[in-house]
Parts: sequence; structure tokens; C-alpha cells
Amino acid sequence: MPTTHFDSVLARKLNTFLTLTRQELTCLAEIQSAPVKMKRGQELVQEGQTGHKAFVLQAGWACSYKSLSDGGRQIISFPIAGDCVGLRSVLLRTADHSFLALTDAVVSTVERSHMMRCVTEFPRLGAALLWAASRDEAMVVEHLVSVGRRSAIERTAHFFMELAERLMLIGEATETEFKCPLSQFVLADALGLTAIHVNRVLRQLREQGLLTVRKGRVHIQDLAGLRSLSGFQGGYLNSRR
Amino acid sequence: MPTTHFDSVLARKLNTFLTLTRQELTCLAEIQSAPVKMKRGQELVQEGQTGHKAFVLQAGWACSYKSLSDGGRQIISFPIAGDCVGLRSVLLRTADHSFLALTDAVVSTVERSHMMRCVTEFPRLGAALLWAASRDEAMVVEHLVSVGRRSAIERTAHFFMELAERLMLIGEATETEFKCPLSQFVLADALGLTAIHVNRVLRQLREQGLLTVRKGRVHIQDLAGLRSLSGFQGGYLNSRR
DNA sequence: CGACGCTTTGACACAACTCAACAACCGTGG
DNA sequence: CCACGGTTGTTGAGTTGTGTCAAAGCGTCG
Repeated sequence: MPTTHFDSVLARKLNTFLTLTRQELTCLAEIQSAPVKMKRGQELVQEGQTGHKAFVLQAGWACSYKSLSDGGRQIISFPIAGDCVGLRSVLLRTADHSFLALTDAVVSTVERSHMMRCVTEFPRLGAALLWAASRDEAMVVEHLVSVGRRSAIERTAHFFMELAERLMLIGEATETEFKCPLSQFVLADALGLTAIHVNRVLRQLREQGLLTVRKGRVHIQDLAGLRSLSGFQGGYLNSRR
Repeated sequence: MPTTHFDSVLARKLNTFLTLTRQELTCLAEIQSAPVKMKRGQELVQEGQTGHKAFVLQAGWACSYKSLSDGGRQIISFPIAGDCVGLRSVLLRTADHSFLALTDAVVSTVERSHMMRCVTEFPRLGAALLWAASRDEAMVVEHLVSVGRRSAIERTAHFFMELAERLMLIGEATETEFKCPLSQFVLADALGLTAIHVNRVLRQLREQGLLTVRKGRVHIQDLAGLRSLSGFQGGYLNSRR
């Protein structure tokens, strides 16, 4: 039974791109299933799976990743509240990556057919979803740049800068602090490093007075320093036009 | 003056995803400008530029990349004939990466407004374009996995496997051989390595009887060996359903 | 013919990885 | 309440893959 509260996290996000009409909000509310609770460690989509749904993360932390034959994995992204997961997989019909809850989380599902209908009936919604997808792709591109061309410390700093900005946009971070339940192992799999090296890098960041990570919280201590170290340019995250 | 030949490279590509109607083919032909010749080394889009167009590469080789403040760059992708460039940038209104012709090339431009109209009038075309964009994103994701978690030699092998498959799909490669005008410097910027190290890696691949690169041509000598070395799974490139 | 771009090779340096050990933390069950 | 095992974080020592610097070989094109 679909929920009909207009103010879903997804609606709030798309609304920053263009102002949605009442009908569009209704449609958006209708295609999302009732919230489903996920336990930490639960997999929602597995690589290679077909016929699955898309998801909207309502609360909690998750990651999408690809596994390698040697047991390693590369984390592609960390969806946070309001982010869509698996839009691409739904289109390609078969999932090209896995999706895992990192904390207890809440998601809504979106049927392929519902989404298709919604997009054809409300082209502006289609445009908004496309914008969201474009933003996600821009993040993956920036991630690729980090891993390909930035040193471990630059890359780590850049990662936290981006995360801080994303969390600020949804009101989950202040200028100086935010919650971040990512272990060093998880960070390592995202940054293309070893957990041990992540630890050393975090120590460097701390010793240089830039940023501290403790007990699941990140404190930003020198924003300007982090920006210049990482070369972070947040333009790709905003909907300013 | 728009060309009206139905059989553009883009049409051929989208046709592998779903069979296009006569009207859709016409629309596709109409939104593309007459072919424009590009000289090797010419930039089509620069990072940060606004108000630009999207492109369809008709012939030749190009790359999209992001520059870093220290002068380095990360190449994101190598568009080949039939590929679209800058769909995302057009949506986000401001280009988030640059685009450069690596050989003399031919492109058509697509106006933002034309594309938008085309998508709203012909939803199936929208779906097809979305499919193409999804495929591109899947390639970027795979690229990220390579750079983040594969060794230099695995990554290089993977790159050539993917390239071979893409070129085969447009009839520009045989099972064992294809043209590839990419210098070792360019490869390095794509693979997150140094040109010097690319050279060493290519030597290893040659000495192990896997693959040789000479005079702008790649010869695949041990497909099975390359597959198992690189872990290449080409599923994300196909339109099979 | 010289100049330039690209490739190849060698010697060396260093960033990040591996292995190993231990400390801190946390939820669980006795 | 404490004891416990498992997960996560921390640190050191040694290794290795890749980067850096330097120089020479080769084609190609003007």
C-alpha cells in the first residue's frame, strides 16, 4: 500500500532542482512503496541479479560496490537519505553492482513499471530524476579522478569534503561536524587503499590539524586547509543554475 | 541545415537497444547538426563552460577528462563513433569535464532544446538515450574499479578487453586486432599510471604472449589469458535482454 | 637535414602494501 | 556485574609496485 505523504526525502531532493507541482508530488509519493526496515549488513541487490527494483534510501547509511574475483571490492558510492539506488540497474535490466546497508536503514522500493509510467506521464519528473542521476554520475567521475590521480591523503580529504557537503545539503551536517559510521575498512574499500593505510592517513590529517575522526563523528578543523589539500570543487553537487 | 539520412551512427547504436520507428529515426536525424570536422588536439568542451551543446562522435577518437590543479589529468572515457558526449553536462548546465579530439574527427552537435523536445515527444527515444547513458556510466564504474582495485597489468589488460569489445560492436575490430591511436601518455592518464610504467606493463603483456601494441594497432594473442588476468566481464556493454 | 613526438631502458626513490602484534571498544551471555 | 569474543583501531618493521629522473633510440614530417 503506497504512502501518500507528499514530503518524502526524494521529493525534497528533487524539489531543489525544480519546483514540483501537486500532481507530480502525488505521483512521486505513489510510486514509492511503504518504508521497509533493513538490518545493518543486509544486502538489497546483488551483482548480476535481474528483475529487481530500484530503491530510495529514506534513512541510514548504505554503499554500492563491485566485487572482484580475488575477494576484494571497490565501493562506488555511499547513498544517503534521499538518494536513489539502482536506477541504472533497472534500466539495464541486470544489476551491475551490489548494494548493502552499512547501518540499520529504511528504504522504499520503486517498481520498474511504476517508474516508467511516472516518467512518461510527467516529463518534468523525468528531467528531475535525470538530473539526480547526472549528479550521481558526476560524483562517480570525481571519485575516479581521486583514485586515479590524487595521493592517499588528498583523496581522503576530498572524500570527507564531498561527504560533508552532501550531508549539509540534507541538513545532517554543520560547518564543522557530522556523524559518519564508516569503519576504516569500509573507507579503504572506497578510497582504493588498505585499512591500515587509511589509519595512517587519518593520523596525518589529525596531526596536521585538518580533521579528526573519532567514535563515528568527523570534526572539520581547518576547512580552508582541507580544500586546498584536496582540490575540492563542490560545483557538481549543487542544483544552482 | 540538419541532415536527414536515417542511418546515423547514433541511430544504429540506439537501434541495438530497441527498434526505432520511422518517425523516431527522423527525429534523431533532425536534432543532429551537419557533421563538423575537428582537428586532432582540438578541444570541444572545457570544464566549467556553460551554455554549450552535446555532441555525437561520428568518426575519429576523442577523450573526456578532468584536469587537476597540479597539471595532471584523469581521462574518464574514450568516446568512439556513435557515442554521445556531454549529455550530462547539458543537463547540469555547466560542463564538469573537458572533451578533446585525439585524432582528426567528425562530430555532430545537438542543441539542448532540440534534445529536450525530442525526448518529450518520443519517450521511447528518451528511454534509448537513457540506456546509452546508463551504459556509459557502467563503463565509468568499471573504470573506477580498475583504478581502485586492480594492479597496473590487470588494469591495462582490462582496458584493452573493454575497448576491443566496444570496437567489435561497431565493426571496428576483429577477434584479434584493432586500430588504436592512443599514445602511452594518453593511456597513462586514463589508467592512473605513468607513461613510463605503461611502457613497462605493455612489455610484460608482450613477453607473456598476451597482447602486443605496435604502430597504432593492438593484436590480441591470448584472449583467454587476458580475460582471466583482467577479470573482464563484458556484460555491461551489451544490449542483450 | 634537423626537430619533434613518442617509445624504450636503467638506476634509484618513495608511497602504499603486507605481515604481525596489540590495544580499545562493544554487545552478549553467564 | 563481569568475562568474553569479535570487531575495529593503532603501531612498527620490512617489502614491493609504481613513480621519478635521466638518457638514448626511432620515426615522421616539414
